[in-house]
Amino acid sequence: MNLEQIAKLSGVSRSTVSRVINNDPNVSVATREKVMQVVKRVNYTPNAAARGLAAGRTHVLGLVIPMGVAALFTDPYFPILIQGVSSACNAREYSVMLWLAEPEYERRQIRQIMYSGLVDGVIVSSMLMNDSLVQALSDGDLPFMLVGRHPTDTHANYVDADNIGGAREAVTHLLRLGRARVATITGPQNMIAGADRLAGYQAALRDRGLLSDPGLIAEGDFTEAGGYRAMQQLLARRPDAVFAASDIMALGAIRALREAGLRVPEDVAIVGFDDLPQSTRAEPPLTTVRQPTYRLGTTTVDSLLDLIEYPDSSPRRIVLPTELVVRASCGSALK
Amino acid sequence: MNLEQIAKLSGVSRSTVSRVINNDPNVSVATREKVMQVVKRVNYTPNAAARGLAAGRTHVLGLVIPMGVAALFTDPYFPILIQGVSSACNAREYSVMLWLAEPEYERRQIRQIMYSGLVDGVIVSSMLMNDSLVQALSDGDLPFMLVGRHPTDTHANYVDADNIGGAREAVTHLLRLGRARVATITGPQNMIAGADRLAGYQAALRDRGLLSDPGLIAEGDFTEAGGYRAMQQLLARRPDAVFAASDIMALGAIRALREAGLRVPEDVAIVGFDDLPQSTRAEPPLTTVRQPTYRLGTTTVDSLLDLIEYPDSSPRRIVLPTELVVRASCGSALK
DNA sequence: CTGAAAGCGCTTACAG
DNA sequence: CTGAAAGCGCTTACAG
Repeated sequence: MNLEQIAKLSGVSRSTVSRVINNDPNVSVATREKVMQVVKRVNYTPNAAARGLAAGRTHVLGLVIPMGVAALFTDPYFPILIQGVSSACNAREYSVMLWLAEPEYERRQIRQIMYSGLVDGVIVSSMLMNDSLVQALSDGDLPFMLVGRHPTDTHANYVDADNIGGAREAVTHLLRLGRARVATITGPQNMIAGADRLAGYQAALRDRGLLSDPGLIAEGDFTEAGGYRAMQQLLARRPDAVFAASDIMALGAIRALREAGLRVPEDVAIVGFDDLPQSTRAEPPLTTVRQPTYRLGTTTVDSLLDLIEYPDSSPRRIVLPTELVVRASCGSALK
Repeated sequence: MNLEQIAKLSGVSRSTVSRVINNDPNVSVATREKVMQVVKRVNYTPNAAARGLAAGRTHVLGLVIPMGVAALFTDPYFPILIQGVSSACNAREYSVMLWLAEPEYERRQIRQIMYSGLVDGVIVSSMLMNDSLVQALSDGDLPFMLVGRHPTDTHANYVDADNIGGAREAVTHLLRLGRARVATITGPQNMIAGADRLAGYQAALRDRGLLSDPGLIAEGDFTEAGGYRAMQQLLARRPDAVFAASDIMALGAIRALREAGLRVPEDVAIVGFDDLPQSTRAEPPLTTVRQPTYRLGTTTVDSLLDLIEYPDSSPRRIVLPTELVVRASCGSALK
């Protein structure tokens, strides 16, 4: 079933049917209704390829996510982000094309994303400091949005959670509770979120006029095992509190503390980041920083569609606030 | 940059460039090389919309996943399934269009998936017994594959994990260890996997000539809280073992047992299903049934592409084996 | 092995 | 407000 046939059935031209389909105001009410009736009756849907070819717009958005990140399994971040993106696209009548970036197909994927005309714009959730896709997008002219700010590319548009502010608030909370030796287990420092959460930790110390002690900083890798190992390292420095840059690392840290015979939060207070579902049920329940992952997705879609419509408007840098969720692991109840 | 320009630059016709691009054998080696050189040099990629329109194939596969399932966050099943699908598509030079099915947009999504010509075929990971998309696909003629078998639609092609066999093996294991009162916490019975895992439980009892006691069956909902509540119900019946239809429910069950002062596995042995990352670190580490989620994804893609190429070949019903992973929670070590 | 030409199903100035 | 026509960038018989 195509335009031609709808036209015949409604007794008008193809042009007119097209206008009706596309909500062009230049159609009489009578004609519009006549056509719409036929469209409904035969359950007509315009061919996407023909439409894309003729109009130069596909009404499809690309979403690129790094493959092989361990967090893809263990962490609901990506699933929820995808939900936000998908839901916002649904609401705006867009479809989403998903690319899980695999290094071995990188060149082909970049070509496809940028030059095949499959999508009107693309959302990249890269997290890595240097990413050849982001590089290519910066040099090209396909509208794109980053989820997570970019450290070097200054004219890239992005939506990000306030990782610095969230970490800062978490550490400040520990300091206010009277903890004096607050350590941190960081994420990988080649990930922007990892670097930002460390920056927030340092900012909180600075706020109170404290020096940050390199011995109290251990690098993790956003895994449970990494948090466990980092905590073991830190043990010798006798911290009385730890800010872990992710909940999963916080859980690893708690395991290490328990094995060392230390109590949480009495001996060592813990704050994580992410608010995983399991963090509520942890022993003790984890104090953590919640980020608005779903809204990250919807906001990015809205911004991208806006960018597609008004390409030369001002740069979009949106930072969404995080929220400190206080539970037992930080020892708030004790003070 | 389009075909026309490549043709001009290589001194051949559009037809010939098209043949080169599509690996048509009817091109002389010399011509092919000449054209390929230009293609590489200018980094040409054919326009997907034009291609789709002319050829009637888009080289895009659709993937439909139910939105709003709680498991979408807590369980790595979907992320890993998506990875498998995406990876297989990459390998075959297909792209994937992702639809998270939202009830409120259902009709539009179905129309789009089926009649817009966006995709050459579609993979549906429905899990629900009655699904209007599956219904529509059965009535239509877009090639499709189900992940998870369909109970009623007998001519639907699917790839599934052996839920019945896996559950049966788990329960048989408990019985062999000498457990006499083996209870089960089921998944929702309107989900196929939920129903199948219960069927496997019952089959294992039958294998040994045992009657299944309705009092030893409690329905959960694939959440931790559901497992916890179901276990509390079961407590009164004094089971000495529990097969939980998912790990997350098994973890909830363990929590309930602990609160009741019972030891796992000494008093009550537990086996789960899924092999979540956290199950290794559970206390005690969880015996569970592992399903080949990633391979479910790749296998489905391969079957679908095969189905697209040979539409009238025999029905495809593929069941992939599961694997019992024995850890401490079933008490194997005790016997 | 190669090219000229029709056609895929739309959109969009243009003319009226 | 409506229609005839060109054109989007490919593929694919068809002819040679």
